Formats: sequence, structure tokens, C-alpha cells
Amino acid sequence: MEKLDRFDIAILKILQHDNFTPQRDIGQKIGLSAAAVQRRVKRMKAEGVIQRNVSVINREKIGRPITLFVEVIMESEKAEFIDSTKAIFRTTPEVQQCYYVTGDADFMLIIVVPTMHDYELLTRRIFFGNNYIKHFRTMVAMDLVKVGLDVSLDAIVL
Amino acid sequence: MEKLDRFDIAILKILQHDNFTPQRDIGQKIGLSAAAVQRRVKRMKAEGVIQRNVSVINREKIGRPITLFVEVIMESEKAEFIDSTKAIFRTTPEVQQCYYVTGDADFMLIIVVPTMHDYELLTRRIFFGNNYIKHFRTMVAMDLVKVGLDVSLDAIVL
DNA sequence: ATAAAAGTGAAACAAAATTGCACAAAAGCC
DNA sequence: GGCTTTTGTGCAATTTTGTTTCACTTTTAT
Repeated sequence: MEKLDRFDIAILKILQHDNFTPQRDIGQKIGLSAAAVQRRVKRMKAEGVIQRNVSVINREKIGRPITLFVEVIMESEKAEFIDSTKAIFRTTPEVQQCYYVTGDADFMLIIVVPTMHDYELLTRRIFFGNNYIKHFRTMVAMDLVKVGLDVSLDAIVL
Repeated sequence: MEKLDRFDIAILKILQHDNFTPQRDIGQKIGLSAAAVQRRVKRMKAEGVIQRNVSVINREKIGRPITLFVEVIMESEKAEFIDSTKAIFRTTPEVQQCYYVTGDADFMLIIVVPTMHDYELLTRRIFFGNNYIKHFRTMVAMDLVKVGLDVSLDAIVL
């Protein structure tokens, strides 16, 4: 865990909202020179605090309007089965997010597809074709109330 | 839904992976001038195809190592209750993602916190304090197998 | 108290994005 | 078909942004 001061936090807050914000503007907003901002951003990238920089694409505007949640329950928790199943989910483009969890389910997936028919085909491919999967439970997203990868930076202990 | 040609798709693929890729490089890779790339990106931003541009912050490096899934079941589906509950989730920083879903649950939440203790305090604040919530079911993420907001662009019909 | 290390602002510099312009290809329109 | 309009392109000039340099200040450790 890296040590970050209030300037770093302030920079991260801005960047996780809009990473095209000019460093001059950031500097002005938080009371630092552009060069200082530049160095801090560079450092945080190198440290891995800033993991990556991405554009978020509107799934509806490109014909992928269906978002689904899938809870997957495995037949067994054997590491071998778990790992191979992780690999499948990781490499399936329609699987936007995949988490290995404790609790009632083993995996939680978020899947984005053009139509329910595509989802049906997908289930045949990745669920019914996998003998380690006992069963799965699907929920359809009706409203994407809040979508992002933002991390709360408000109450960071300095 | 906007109409996108193969160049647009190629640009989006690159940008949703790394939006700091120089437009010259993009142009070279897909066979277009930097200016053409620039105009297409500008257009797609204006159209909302590119929704936003963000830095992804490593939750562990800033002291937020706990990721949780929460299924929320409501007492009633009255629009009034649903809407006010949406508003709470939307404005709670620890709630990274919130989806209103059909199926066994009403809401699916992804929550990111420093410790389980913080989660306990959060549940008191946003779940136990809300009379419309019948109950909730928590799953703890052990492995973030795949985390992102990428949309599959492979089989786009042109 | 002093030396080393780390961080800073201002200015010079380099690299990228953006704009203007002339031209070519595709889309309506008689 | 021929014509115009629209849309998109590449190249070059311009502007903006990011990066490096350097002298100076603050902090840290001895």
C-alpha cells in the first residue's frame, strides 16, 4: 500500500472522473504547479495506483443493450475446476466482469449482450458445456442505476 | 443507436483498452490519418458513444481491499420506494455499482470498502435504516477475476 | 546544526491534439 | 447519365498539452 498525500487523493478524484483534464487545470484546482501534477501522476502510474486509463463506451449506442447478472454455483470447489472456469470467463468477451465469491454462489458475472437470444446461445456455450457448473441463476438489469469503477476517496486516512 | 463503420469500431476497441494511445498511433494501426481519427473520436464523444474517459484506480493500493456483492430484496415494488432507494445507492460513495434487476432480487450492488467493519457500519446506515428493504444477502469477493466496463466489439454487425 | 533527499515553480522544450484548406468519394436530385 | 451537395479525407499550420530542466525551498535524518 502506497502512501498518498492530500494532493494525490485530489488528483485521483479528478482523474477517475475525467482523465482528460489538463494537468494545468488540475494544478490550479488543487493548488499545485502543472509540473508537480505531472510528476505525481507519473509516479502513481508507475506504482500501479492508477491501474489503467480507459474510455467507457455506451453499451446501448453500440447495440449491446442487455446487461445480466449471473450467479454461478459449482459442483465442487476443487482448485482445478475453479481455475479452468475462471479462465473461460476471463476470455469470454461478453463477460464484462467476473468475481470469485464466498457465500451462496461461487461466481458472480456481469454479462453484456445484444439480445436475450445471444444470451441463450452464450449460456449453452459457457454454462451447459461446463460439467463443473451445478447451476446458475440469472437476473436481468432493468436500470443501470450506477455504473463505474470509482473508488470512494473521501475518507482516506492521511 | 448510432451507425459506426469498421474504423469507428477499431478506434473504440483501442480506446476502451487505453485512451492515452496517441491518435497518430491509432491512425497508423487502422490505416487512417491522425486528423481523421481525431474527428471520429470527437464525433463519438458528441454522440455519447464514448460516454466518459476515466482512470481506473487500484482499490487495494489505496486501502479499499474489500469488494462485496449485495442482493437487495424490497418489501414492495412501489415506484416511490424504488426511486428513493435508488437515490440513496447512487449517492453513497462506497456503492461502486448499482443495478435495478428482475429475478430473485431487486437490486444488485457492488460495494468497495476498507474493512469488513466499515461494511457493517454501512449496512446499518443504508440497509437497516431503510424500512422498504426486506432483506439483503452479501457475498464477499475473493478474487477479482475480471473487472472492467469493456463491451465486446468483436461481432459488431456493420 | 548541518547535509542529504525530496519536492516545488517557472521556463524552455517536445509531443500531441486541433484546425484550416484543398481535394476526393459517396449520396441525393433533376 | 450528369450535376450538386454532403461527407470524409490527408497534409500542413497552429495551438494546446505534456515533459524536462534547473535553481530554489522544504523536509528528513544524522
